[in-house]
Amino acid sequence: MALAKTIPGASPRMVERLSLYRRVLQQTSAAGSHSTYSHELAAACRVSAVQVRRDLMTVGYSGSTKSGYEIKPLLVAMDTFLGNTGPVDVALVGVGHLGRAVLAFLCWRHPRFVPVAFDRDTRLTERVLDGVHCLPVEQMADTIQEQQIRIAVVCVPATEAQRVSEQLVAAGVRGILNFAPVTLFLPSYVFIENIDISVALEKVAFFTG
Amino acid sequence: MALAKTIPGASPRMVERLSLYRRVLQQTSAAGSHSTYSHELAAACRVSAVQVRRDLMTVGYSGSTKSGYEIKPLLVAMDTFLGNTGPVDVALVGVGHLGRAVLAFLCWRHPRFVPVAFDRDTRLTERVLDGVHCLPVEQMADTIQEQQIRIAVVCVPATEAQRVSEQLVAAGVRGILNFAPVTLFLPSYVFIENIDISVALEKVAFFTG
DNA sequence: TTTTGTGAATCGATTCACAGCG
DNA sequence: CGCTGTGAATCGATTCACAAAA
Repeated sequence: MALAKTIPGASPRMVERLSLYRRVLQQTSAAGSHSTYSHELAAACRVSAVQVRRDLMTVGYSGSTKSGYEIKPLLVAMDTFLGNTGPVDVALVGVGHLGRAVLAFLCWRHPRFVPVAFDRDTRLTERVLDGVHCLPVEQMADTIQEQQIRIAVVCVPATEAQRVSEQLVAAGVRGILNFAPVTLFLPSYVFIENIDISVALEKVAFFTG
Repeated sequence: MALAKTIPGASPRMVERLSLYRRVLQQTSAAGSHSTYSHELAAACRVSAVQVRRDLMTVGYSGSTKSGYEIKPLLVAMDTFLGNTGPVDVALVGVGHLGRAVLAFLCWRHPRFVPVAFDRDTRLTERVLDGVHCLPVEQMADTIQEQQIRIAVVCVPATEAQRVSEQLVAAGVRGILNFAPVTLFLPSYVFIENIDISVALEKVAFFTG
Protein backbone atom coordinates (compact mmCIF):
# COMPACT_ATOMS: atom_id res chain seq x y z
CA MET A 1 0.00 0.00 0.00
CA ALA A 2 1.33 3.29 -1.23
CA LEU A 3 5.02 2.56 -1.55
CA ALA A 4 6.23 5.71 -3.24
CA LYS A 5 9.15 4.99 -5.53
CA THR A 6 10.32 8.51 -6.39
CA ILE A 7 10.00 7.94 -10.11
CA PRO A 8 11.59 10.50 -12.38
CA GLY A 9 9.74 9.48 -15.56
CA ALA A 10 6.56 11.39 -16.19
CA SER A 11 5.89 11.75 -19.87
CA PRO A 12 3.53 14.42 -21.26
CA ARG A 13 1.21 11.68 -22.43
CA MET A 14 1.01 10.22 -18.97
CA VAL A 15 0.27 13.56 -17.34
CA GLU A 16 -2.61 13.99 -19.76
CA ARG A 17 -4.02 10.66 -18.78
CA LEU A 18 -3.63 11.36 -15.08
CA SER A 19 -5.52 14.59 -15.57
CA LEU A 20 -8.31 12.64 -17.24
CA TYR A 21 -8.33 9.99 -14.52
CA ARG A 22 -8.68 12.65 -11.91
CA ARG A 23 -11.63 14.28 -13.59
CA VAL A 24 -13.41 10.96 -13.89
CA LEU A 25 -12.59 10.03 -10.32
CA GLN A 26 -13.92 13.33 -9.03
CA GLN A 27 -17.18 12.71 -10.82
CA THR A 28 -17.33 9.11 -9.66
CA SER A 29 -16.64 10.24 -6.14
CA ALA A 30 -19.30 12.93 -6.32
CA ALA A 31 -21.74 10.29 -7.55
CA GLY A 32 -21.22 8.44 -4.27
CA SER A 33 -18.71 5.75 -5.18
CA HIS A 34 -15.99 4.94 -2.73
CA SER A 35 -13.72 2.76 -4.85
CA THR A 36 -13.15 1.77 -8.45
CA TYR A 37 -11.35 -0.83 -10.56
CA SER A 38 -8.69 -0.20 -13.13
CA HIS A 39 -10.93 -1.49 -15.90
CA GLU A 40 -13.73 0.90 -14.92
CA LEU A 41 -11.43 3.90 -14.96
CA ALA A 42 -9.96 2.61 -18.22
CA ALA A 43 -13.33 2.36 -19.90
CA ALA A 44 -14.28 5.87 -18.80
CA CYS A 45 -11.09 7.28 -20.31
CA ARG A 46 -10.85 5.01 -23.34
CA VAL A 47 -7.49 3.53 -22.40
CA SER A 48 -6.48 -0.01 -21.43
CA ALA A 49 -6.74 -1.28 -17.88
CA VAL A 50 -3.04 -2.15 -17.88
CA GLN A 51 -2.26 1.40 -18.82
CA VAL A 52 -4.25 2.67 -15.87
CA ARG A 53 -2.46 0.32 -13.49
CA ARG A 54 0.95 1.35 -14.85
CA ASP A 55 0.12 5.01 -14.49
CA LEU A 56 -1.16 4.58 -10.94
CA MET A 57 1.94 2.56 -10.17
CA THR A 58 4.04 5.50 -11.32
CA VAL A 59 1.98 7.81 -9.16
CA GLY A 60 2.82 5.55 -6.26
CA TYR A 61 -0.62 4.49 -5.16
CA SER A 62 -1.51 0.85 -4.68
CA GLY A 63 -4.96 -0.65 -4.71
CA SER A 64 -6.25 -3.87 -3.25
CA THR A 65 -7.20 -6.94 -5.22
CA LYS A 66 -10.55 -7.01 -3.52
CA SER A 67 -12.05 -3.57 -4.03
CA GLY A 68 -9.58 -2.02 -6.47
CA TYR A 69 -8.58 1.56 -5.70
CA GLU A 70 -9.98 3.79 -3.00
CA ILE A 71 -10.93 6.97 -4.77
CA LYS A 72 -10.31 9.60 -2.09
CA PRO A 73 -6.73 8.67 -1.19
CA LEU A 74 -5.99 7.96 -4.82
CA LEU A 75 -6.98 11.52 -5.68
CA VAL A 76 -4.72 12.77 -2.92
CA ALA A 77 -1.84 10.70 -4.28
CA MET A 78 -2.42 12.02 -7.78
CA ASP A 79 -2.56 15.61 -6.57
CA THR A 80 0.69 15.07 -4.71
CA PHE A 81 2.33 13.56 -7.75
CA LEU A 82 1.11 16.32 -10.05
CA GLY A 83 2.13 18.95 -7.55
CA ASN A 84 -1.38 20.31 -7.15
CA THR A 85 -0.97 21.60 -3.68
CA GLY A 86 -2.22 25.16 -3.76
CA PRO A 87 -3.86 27.54 -6.20
CA VAL A 88 -1.82 28.66 -9.19
CA ASP A 89 -1.94 32.09 -10.76
CA VAL A 90 -2.20 32.13 -14.53
CA ALA A 91 -1.74 35.08 -16.85
CA LEU A 92 -4.14 35.10 -19.77
CA VAL A 93 -3.24 37.43 -22.63
CA GLY A 94 -5.81 38.29 -25.24
CA VAL A 95 -9.42 38.41 -24.14
CA GLY A 96 -11.19 37.88 -27.45
CA HIS A 97 -13.61 35.05 -27.95
CA LEU A 98 -10.95 32.44 -27.39
CA GLY A 99 -9.59 34.14 -24.30
CA ARG A 100 -13.02 34.43 -22.79
CA ALA A 101 -13.75 30.79 -23.56
CA VAL A 102 -10.60 29.82 -21.69
CA LEU A 103 -11.52 32.12 -18.81
CA ALA A 104 -14.93 30.49 -18.55
CA PHE A 105 -13.31 27.08 -18.60
CA LEU A 106 -10.97 27.94 -15.79
CA CYS A 107 -13.51 29.66 -13.60
CA TRP A 108 -16.24 27.07 -13.96
CA ARG A 109 -14.28 23.87 -13.84
CA HIS A 110 -10.94 24.59 -12.37
CA PRO A 111 -10.91 26.56 -9.17
CA ARG A 112 -7.25 25.60 -8.87
CA PHE A 113 -6.10 27.98 -11.58
CA VAL A 114 -6.61 31.64 -10.76
CA PRO A 115 -6.46 33.71 -13.92
CA VAL A 116 -5.43 37.31 -14.38
CA ALA A 117 -6.43 38.63 -17.80
CA PHE A 118 -4.71 41.19 -20.00
CA ASP A 119 -5.76 42.84 -23.22
CA ARG A 120 -4.73 45.68 -25.48
CA ASP A 121 -8.29 46.82 -26.04
CA THR A 122 -9.21 49.47 -23.47
CA ARG A 123 -12.89 48.67 -23.89
CA LEU A 124 -12.24 45.28 -22.33
CA THR A 125 -9.83 46.33 -19.64
CA GLU A 126 -10.95 47.65 -16.29
CA ARG A 127 -13.94 45.40 -16.63
CA VAL A 128 -14.75 42.15 -14.92
CA LEU A 129 -15.16 39.18 -17.26
CA ASP A 130 -16.34 35.85 -15.91
CA GLY A 131 -15.45 37.17 -12.49
CA VAL A 132 -11.91 38.03 -13.50
CA HIS A 133 -10.38 41.47 -13.66
CA CYS A 134 -9.05 42.39 -17.05
CA LEU A 135 -6.06 44.71 -17.04
CA PRO A 136 -4.39 46.66 -19.84
CA VAL A 137 -1.29 45.03 -21.30
CA GLU A 138 0.81 47.89 -20.02
CA GLN A 139 0.43 46.44 -16.54
CA MET A 140 1.25 42.90 -17.64
CA ALA A 141 4.96 42.74 -16.91
CA ASP A 142 4.66 44.41 -13.51
CA THR A 143 1.72 42.28 -12.43
CA ILE A 144 3.46 39.06 -13.44
CA GLN A 145 6.58 40.04 -11.55
CA GLU A 146 4.70 41.14 -8.45
CA GLN A 147 2.47 38.07 -8.28
CA GLN A 148 5.33 35.78 -9.35
CA ILE A 149 3.19 34.29 -12.11
CA ARG A 150 4.96 31.43 -13.92
CA ILE A 151 2.25 30.20 -16.28
CA ALA A 152 0.53 32.01 -19.12
CA VAL A 153 -2.09 31.36 -21.78
CA VAL A 154 -1.55 33.13 -25.10
CA CYS A 155 -4.81 33.90 -26.94
CA VAL A 156 -3.59 36.81 -29.07
CA PRO A 157 -3.53 36.88 -32.87
CA ALA A 158 -0.71 35.02 -34.61
CA THR A 159 1.06 38.24 -35.51
CA GLU A 160 1.36 39.26 -31.85
CA ALA A 161 2.16 35.91 -30.28
CA GLN A 162 5.96 35.94 -30.55
CA ARG A 163 6.29 39.47 -29.18
CA VAL A 164 3.83 38.87 -26.35
CA SER A 165 5.52 35.58 -25.40
CA GLU A 166 8.89 37.28 -25.18
CA GLN A 167 7.43 39.87 -22.85
CA LEU A 168 5.89 37.11 -20.73
CA VAL A 169 9.19 35.27 -20.45
CA ALA A 170 11.04 38.46 -19.67
CA ALA A 171 8.59 39.05 -16.83
CA GLY A 172 9.21 35.60 -15.36
CA VAL A 173 6.80 33.21 -17.09
CA ARG A 174 8.25 29.69 -17.54
CA GLY A 175 5.31 27.79 -19.09
CA ILE A 176 3.05 28.83 -21.93
CA LEU A 177 -0.14 27.41 -23.36
CA ASN A 178 -0.16 28.83 -26.87
CA PHE A 179 -3.27 28.98 -29.04
CA ALA A 180 -1.70 31.10 -31.77
CA PRO A 181 -0.96 29.19 -34.96
CA VAL A 182 2.74 30.00 -34.98
CA THR A 183 5.92 28.37 -33.73
CA LEU A 184 7.16 30.29 -30.72
CA PHE A 185 10.90 30.76 -30.41
CA LEU A 186 11.76 31.09 -26.75
CA PRO A 187 14.56 30.01 -24.42
CA SER A 188 14.64 26.25 -23.90
CA TYR A 189 13.82 26.56 -20.21
CA VAL A 190 10.32 27.71 -21.16
CA PHE A 191 7.81 24.88 -21.49
CA ILE A 192 5.51 25.42 -24.46
CA GLU A 193 2.28 23.56 -25.11
CA ASN A 194 0.63 24.38 -28.43
CA ILE A 195 -3.04 24.00 -29.15
CA ASP A 196 -3.49 24.49 -32.86
CA ILE A 197 -7.12 24.41 -33.91
CA SER A 198 -6.41 24.39 -37.64
CA VAL A 199 -4.03 21.48 -37.33
CA ALA A 200 -6.49 19.55 -35.19
CA LEU A 201 -9.26 20.02 -37.72
CA GLU A 202 -6.90 19.01 -40.49
CA LYS A 203 -6.21 15.82 -38.61
CA VAL A 204 -9.90 15.07 -38.23
CA ALA A 205 -10.44 15.69 -41.94
CA PHE A 206 -7.59 13.35 -42.85
CA PHE A 207 -8.58 10.45 -40.65
CA THR A 208 -12.26 10.78 -41.41
CA GLY A 209 -11.26 9.84 -44.91
CA MET B 1 11.56 13.26 -58.38
CA ALA B 2 8.09 12.64 -57.06
CA LEU B 3 7.93 8.88 -57.16
CA ALA B 4 4.70 8.27 -55.27
CA LYS B 5 4.92 5.09 -53.25
CA THR B 6 1.30 4.61 -52.07
CA ILE B 7 2.27 4.42 -48.44
CA PRO B 8 -0.36 3.26 -45.98
CA GLY B 9 1.32 4.54 -42.83
CA ALA B 10 0.27 7.98 -41.75
CA SER B 11 0.27 8.42 -38.01
CA PRO B 12 -1.67 11.22 -36.31
CA ARG B 13 1.60 12.74 -35.21
CA MET B 14 2.88 12.84 -38.75
CA VAL B 15 -0.27 14.46 -40.08
CA GLU B 16 0.13 17.18 -37.47
CA ARG B 17 3.65 17.84 -38.61
CA LEU B 18 2.66 17.90 -42.27
CA SER B 19 0.02 20.44 -41.45
CA LEU B 20 2.67 22.56 -39.76
CA TYR B 21 5.09 22.17 -42.65
CA ARG B 22 2.46 23.32 -45.04
CA ARG B 23 1.68 26.44 -43.07
CA VAL B 24 5.34 27.36 -42.91
CA LEU B 25 5.85 26.60 -46.59
CA GLN B 26 2.90 28.77 -47.55
CA GLN B 27 4.38 31.65 -45.63
CA THR B 28 7.84 31.03 -47.02
CA SER B 29 6.38 30.89 -50.50
CA ALA B 30 4.41 34.09 -49.97
CA ALA B 31 7.64 35.72 -48.79
CA GLY B 32 9.12 35.01 -52.20
CA SER B 33 11.17 31.90 -51.65
CA HIS B 34 11.21 29.28 -54.30
CA SER B 35 12.87 26.38 -52.49
CA THR B 36 13.90 25.36 -49.00
CA TYR B 37 16.11 22.84 -47.18
CA SER B 38 14.99 20.22 -44.71
CA HIS B 39 16.93 21.89 -41.92
CA GLU B 40 15.23 25.22 -42.57
CA LEU B 41 11.77 23.71 -42.45
CA ALA B 42 12.84 21.72 -39.40
CA ALA B 43 13.99 24.81 -37.54
CA ALA B 44 10.76 26.64 -38.33
CA CYS B 45 8.70 23.78 -36.90
CA ARG B 46 11.01 22.76 -34.06
CA VAL B 47 11.60 19.25 -35.31
CA SER B 48 14.74 17.51 -36.57
CA ALA B 49 15.84 17.71 -40.19
CA VAL B 50 15.79 13.92 -40.46
CA GLN B 51 12.21 13.94 -39.30
CA VAL B 52 11.30 16.38 -42.05
CA ARG B 53 13.01 14.26 -44.69
CA ARG B 54 11.29 11.10 -43.46
CA ASP B 55 7.90 12.80 -43.52
CA LEU B 56 8.41 14.19 -47.00
CA MET B 57 9.60 10.78 -48.11
CA THR B 58 6.30 9.34 -46.90
CA VAL B 59 4.44 12.06 -48.74
CA GLY B 60 6.27 10.92 -51.83
CA TYR B 61 8.07 14.09 -52.79
CA SER B 62 11.78 14.12 -53.48
CA GLY B 63 14.05 17.10 -53.35
CA SER B 64 17.39 17.71 -54.94
CA THR B 65 20.70 17.78 -53.14
CA LYS B 66 21.49 21.13 -54.64
CA SER B 67 18.52 23.35 -53.84
CA GLY B 68 16.57 21.15 -51.43
CA TYR B 69 12.83 21.07 -52.00
CA GLU B 70 10.88 23.15 -54.46
CA ILE B 71 8.11 24.69 -52.43
CA LYS B 72 5.27 24.91 -54.95
CA PRO B 73 5.28 21.29 -56.12
CA LEU B 74 5.96 20.14 -52.59
CA LEU B 75 2.80 21.88 -51.43
CA VAL B 76 0.88 20.18 -54.21
CA ALA B 77 2.28 16.80 -53.17
CA MET B 78 1.32 17.43 -49.55
CA ASP B 79 -2.19 18.48 -50.49
CA THR B 80 -2.56 15.35 -52.59
CA PHE B 81 -1.31 13.19 -49.76
CA LEU B 82 -3.57 14.85 -47.20
CA GLY B 83 -6.50 14.64 -49.57
CA ASN B 84 -7.00 18.40 -49.65
CA THR B 85 -8.57 18.56 -53.04
CA GLY B 86 -11.73 20.58 -52.64
CA PRO B 87 -13.49 22.58 -49.94
CA VAL B 88 -14.89 20.63 -46.98
CA ASP B 89 -18.10 21.45 -45.16
CA VAL B 90 -17.86 21.42 -41.40
CA ALA B 91 -20.70 21.51 -38.90
CA LEU B 92 -19.96 23.63 -35.84
CA VAL B 93 -22.26 23.09 -32.88
CA GLY B 94 -22.35 25.61 -30.06
CA VAL B 95 -21.65 29.21 -30.94
CA GLY B 96 -20.55 30.54 -27.60
CA HIS B 97 -17.17 32.21 -27.17
CA LEU B 98 -15.32 29.06 -28.08
CA GLY B 99 -17.46 28.36 -31.11
CA ARG B 100 -16.99 31.86 -32.37
CA ALA B 101 -13.26 31.66 -31.85
CA VAL B 102 -13.16 28.52 -33.97
CA LEU B 103 -15.34 30.16 -36.61
CA ALA B 104 -12.98 33.10 -36.78
CA PHE B 105 -10.03 30.73 -37.07
CA LEU B 106 -11.60 28.86 -39.95
CA CYS B 107 -12.75 31.89 -41.86
CA TRP B 108 -9.57 33.87 -41.51
CA ARG B 109 -6.96 31.22 -42.01
CA HIS B 110 -8.57 28.28 -43.61
CA PRO B 111 -10.69 28.94 -46.66
CA ARG B 112 -10.64 25.21 -47.25
CA PHE B 113 -13.07 24.46 -44.41
CA VAL B 114 -16.54 25.87 -44.94
CA PRO B 115 -18.40 25.99 -41.64
CA VAL B 116 -22.12 25.79 -40.97
CA ALA B 117 -22.95 26.81 -37.42
CA PHE B 118 -25.73 25.60 -35.13
CA ASP B 119 -26.90 26.77 -31.74
CA ARG B 120 -29.76 26.25 -29.34
CA ASP B 121 -29.97 29.94 -28.50
CA THR B 122 -32.46 31.64 -30.81
CA ARG B 123 -30.78 34.99 -30.20
CA LEU B 124 -27.74 33.67 -32.07
CA THR B 125 -29.48 31.79 -34.82
CA GLU B 126 -30.71 33.44 -37.96
CA ARG B 127 -27.78 35.78 -37.64
CA VAL B 128 -24.54 35.94 -39.54
CA LEU B 129 -21.42 35.47 -37.41
CA ASP B 130 -17.99 35.90 -38.93
CA GLY B 131 -19.68 35.63 -42.30
CA VAL B 132 -21.30 32.31 -41.42
CA HIS B 133 -24.98 31.63 -41.10
CA CYS B 134 -26.02 30.28 -37.74
CA LEU B 135 -28.99 27.94 -37.75
CA PRO B 136 -31.10 26.57 -34.90
CA VAL B 137 -30.19 23.08 -33.76
CA GLU B 138 -33.55 21.79 -34.93
CA GLN B 139 -32.24 22.09 -38.49
CA MET B 140 -28.94 20.38 -37.71
CA ALA B 141 -29.73 16.79 -38.65
CA ASP B 142 -31.47 17.73 -41.88
CA THR B 143 -28.77 20.15 -42.96
CA ILE B 144 -26.00 17.63 -42.30
CA GLN B 145 -27.80 14.98 -44.28
CA GLU B 146 -28.61 17.27 -47.17
CA GLN B 147 -25.10 18.73 -47.44
CA GLN B 148 -23.49 15.36 -46.71
CA ILE B 149 -21.37 16.87 -43.95
CA ARG B 150 -18.93 14.37 -42.46
CA ILE B 151 -16.96 16.54 -40.05
CA ALA B 152 -18.13 18.42 -36.98
CA VAL B 153 -16.71 20.62 -34.23
CA VAL B 154 -18.36 20.27 -30.83
CA CYS B 155 -18.23 23.46 -28.75
CA VAL B 156 -21.21 22.83 -26.49
CA PRO B 157 -21.06 22.51 -22.70
CA ALA B 158 -19.84 19.20 -21.26
CA THR B 159 -23.33 18.19 -20.24
CA GLU B 160 -24.61 18.41 -23.82
CA ALA B 161 -21.65 16.94 -25.67
CA GLN B 162 -22.57 13.25 -25.62
CA ARG B 163 -26.14 13.84 -26.74
CA VAL B 164 -25.15 16.30 -29.47
CA SER B 165 -22.43 13.97 -30.75
CA GLU B 166 -24.88 11.12 -31.03
CA GLN B 167 -27.18 13.31 -33.08
CA LEU B 168 -24.27 14.30 -35.30
CA VAL B 169 -23.28 10.69 -35.91
CA ALA B 170 -26.87 9.68 -36.56
CA ALA B 171 -27.03 12.42 -39.21
CA GLY B 172 -23.92 11.12 -40.93
CA VAL B 173 -20.92 12.76 -39.27
CA ARG B 174 -17.84 10.52 -39.16
CA GLY B 175 -15.19 12.78 -37.61
CA ILE B 176 -15.49 15.02 -34.55
CA LEU B 177 -13.27 17.69 -33.06
CA ASN B 178 -14.43 17.78 -29.46
CA PHE B 179 -13.71 20.68 -27.10
CA ALA B 180 -15.98 19.47 -24.32
CA PRO B 181 -14.11 18.05 -21.32
CA VAL B 182 -15.78 14.66 -21.45
CA THR B 183 -15.05 11.29 -23.00
CA LEU B 184 -17.39 10.74 -25.92
CA PHE B 185 -18.75 7.24 -26.41
CA LEU B 186 -19.48 6.77 -30.08
CA PRO B 187 -19.23 3.97 -32.64
CA SER B 188 -15.66 3.04 -33.44
CA TYR B 189 -15.97 4.18 -37.04
CA VAL B 190 -16.17 7.78 -35.81
CA PHE B 191 -12.82 9.53 -35.55
CA ILE B 192 -12.61 11.65 -32.42
CA GLU B 193 -10.02 14.31 -31.73
CA ASN B 194 -10.21 15.85 -28.28
CA ILE B 195 -8.92 19.27 -27.36
CA ASP B 196 -9.09 19.56 -23.63
CA ILE B 197 -8.09 22.97 -22.38
CA SER B 198 -8.01 22.02 -18.71
CA VAL B 199 -5.80 19.03 -19.37
CA ALA B 200 -3.46 21.12 -21.50
CA LEU B 201 -3.10 23.72 -18.79
CA GLU B 202 -2.53 21.00 -16.23
CA LYS B 203 0.30 19.73 -18.36
CA VAL B 204 1.89 23.15 -18.59
CA ALA B 205 1.62 23.54 -14.83
CA PHE B 206 3.27 20.17 -14.24
CA PHE B 207 6.19 20.61 -16.59
CA THR B 208 6.79 24.20 -15.61
CA GLY B 209 7.67 22.76 -12.21
C1' DT C 1 -12.17 -16.33 -10.11
C1' DT C 2 -11.19 -11.60 -10.23
C1' DT C 3 -8.02 -8.05 -9.63
C1' DT C 4 -3.49 -5.76 -8.79
C1' DG C 5 1.54 -5.31 -9.82
C1' DT C 6 5.19 -5.89 -12.94
C1' DG C 7 9.20 -8.15 -15.77
C1' DA C 8 9.56 -9.15 -20.48
C1' DA C 9 8.19 -8.61 -25.09
C1' DT C 10 6.34 -5.86 -28.60
C1' DC C 11 5.20 -2.06 -31.23
C1' DG C 12 5.90 2.51 -33.05
C1' DA C 13 8.31 6.61 -33.63
C1' DT C 14 12.69 8.94 -33.89
C1' DT C 15 17.46 9.23 -34.55
C1' DC C 16 21.98 7.43 -36.13
C1' DA C 17 24.96 6.56 -39.60
C1' DC C 18 26.16 6.40 -44.02
C1' DA C 19 25.56 5.86 -49.17
C1' DG C 20 24.78 8.66 -53.24
C1' DC C 21 24.73 12.85 -55.56
C1' DG C 22 25.85 17.51 -57.31
C1' DC D 1 31.96 20.00 -48.93
C1' DG D 2 26.53 20.09 -47.82
C1' DC D 3 22.29 17.94 -48.80
C1' DT D 4 18.90 14.13 -49.63
C1' DG D 5 17.26 9.33 -48.94
C1' DT D 6 17.13 5.38 -46.12
C1' DG D 7 18.49 0.77 -43.69
C1' DA D 8 19.65 -0.15 -39.09
C1' DA D 9 19.74 1.00 -34.37
C1' DT D 10 17.69 3.17 -30.60
C1' DC D 11 14.48 4.96 -27.64
C1' DG D 12 9.98 5.24 -25.51
C1' DA D 13 5.45 3.83 -24.78
C1' DT D 14 2.16 0.11 -24.58
C1' DT D 15 0.76 -4.48 -24.18
C1' DC D 16 1.51 -9.38 -22.99
C1' DA D 17 1.75 -12.76 -19.72
C1' DC D 18 1.86 -14.27 -15.34
C1' DA D 19 2.81 -14.22 -10.20
C1' DA D 20 0.59 -12.92 -5.92
C1' DA D 21 -3.47 -11.84 -3.15
C1' DA D 22 -8.17 -12.05 -1.57
